[in-house]
Amino acid sequence: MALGHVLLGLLAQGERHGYDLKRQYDARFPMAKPIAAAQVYATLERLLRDGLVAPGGTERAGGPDRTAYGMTAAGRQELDEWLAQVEPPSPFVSNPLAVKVTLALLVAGDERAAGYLQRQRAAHLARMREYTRITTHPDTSLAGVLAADYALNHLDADLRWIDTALARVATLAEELQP
Amino acid sequence: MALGHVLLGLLAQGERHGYDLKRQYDARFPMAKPIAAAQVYATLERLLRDGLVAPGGTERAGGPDRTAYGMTAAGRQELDEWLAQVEPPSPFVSNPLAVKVTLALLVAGDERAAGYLQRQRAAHLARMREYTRITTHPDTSLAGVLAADYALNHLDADLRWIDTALARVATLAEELQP
DNA sequence: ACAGCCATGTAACTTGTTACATGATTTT
DNA sequence: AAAATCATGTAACAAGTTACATGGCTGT
Repeated sequence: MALGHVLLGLLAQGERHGYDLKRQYDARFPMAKPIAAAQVYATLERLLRDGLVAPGGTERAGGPDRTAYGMTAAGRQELDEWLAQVEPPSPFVSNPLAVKVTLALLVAGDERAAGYLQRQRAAHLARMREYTRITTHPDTSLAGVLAADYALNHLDADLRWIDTALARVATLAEELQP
Repeated sequence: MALGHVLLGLLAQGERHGYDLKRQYDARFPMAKPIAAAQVYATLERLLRDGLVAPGGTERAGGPDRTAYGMTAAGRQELDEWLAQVEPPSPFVSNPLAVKVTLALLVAGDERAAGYLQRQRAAHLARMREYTRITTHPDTSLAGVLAADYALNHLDADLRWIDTALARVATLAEELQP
């Protein structure tokens, strides 16, 4: 329940209604994947079902009724535990690039896998140029700079993997077809 | 349909039944997240529903009946398209570390966010030591080395982000509470 | 008055995940 | 004979996503 914890975190500041939470989300996490409004309501309902939030006052300030929600004691505890908890970096490696390269090798052969890697390399470089432009742009917020920086570092990590994989496509192909 | 494409890729070599596909998966993607057998059958059923695979011969070699599945023409086409397609690295930045730090700042304050970052840093370093051990271990397969290498590069990228974030926790806190 | 947006919600659907049922084969 | 494990499958559930319905307010 990833979004659930995020909403709890935003509710820590006080009662909020659905749309307010969505706007807060958009403002706080600048380059994150935007969420659909519907998902906020769906998640709120699950939090309500699990007793982590409770309906507060209904307001009516222009437009439809807005039910505000507040954290319950259980919600507060859940949030505190989640915040304190360090995510042990998973021992499993999720590498979609490697999956595609492996399958390309199995299905087609060296050139196709290498071609895929080269095209992916170009796409990564293009995206990196975009992020670099953002970090250097003067009116990007600190959170925005941190987000772009994070993305840049990870794209660079991908790039390094792509290069070593390219250098060993032939060897990998042998290992896969014994 | 991530697993769907993977199964299609494995089926490119010929008809296979469910358990066979699971074993192939485990063998081909050494450090990837293991999949439950049930998911293979569930995914096969969806592929069948969508006309991407078709039941082939039923075998009975010790144990229950095994229905083998083969790719259809539509399945072949879907696989080819997927393999050719370069994933444009998403313009959205998924950074769970930043989400937690932001919420910790909102809810608690500097020290708690900094504490979280430091503990996460330690967890990352511990995991990196494990992966380093794997890469240097003599009988790790090339695919295994590539997987560990990928993970190491990304953990390192996280680490760099953690360090710059630690250096700016105070500034971030100001930006969040205007 | 009419168009368009604001805000809330419902319903259907997709992928993934867990728990469990079933029966056969192999091992002890 | 009992226990383990192989292989297949069903059912229920979780989280996310899309499409859409509703009704009020705002701007022209």
